[in-house]
Amino acid sequence: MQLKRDYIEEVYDLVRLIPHGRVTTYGTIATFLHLGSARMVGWALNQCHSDPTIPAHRVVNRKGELSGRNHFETPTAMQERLATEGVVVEDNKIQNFESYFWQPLIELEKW
DNA sequence: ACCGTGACGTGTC
DNA sequence: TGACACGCCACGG
Repeated sequence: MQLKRDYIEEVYDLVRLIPHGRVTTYGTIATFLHLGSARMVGWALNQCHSDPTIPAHRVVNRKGELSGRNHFETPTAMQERLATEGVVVEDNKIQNFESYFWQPLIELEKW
């Protein structure tokens, strides 16, 4: 169990592990890190202020919607980055979301 | 200490 | 399906 004050860095480190062209959700990250609330993931990412080492555009809500797009440099930056990686976004929602979805070995975590 | 505010998610109707 | 309430929890005022 990690110390709570370090959870922001844990979120950042995990987000950095998301492969190019893949995406995951706030809830998935919260569950994996035992944060207890997906809101904390969103809050943590809000603190990174477009840190170029954190691929925050690969984190979306459970429905595959770009709920964080307004927190990027421009409202379209998130979609543009995803498009660059081959992820198709339409009307602020990832198309064929399941095929891009990635999760950090959550089955092993149940051991 | 209390309260409002979220880049959220689940349950219910 | 979609809207809504509610639980969640850190933070700022």
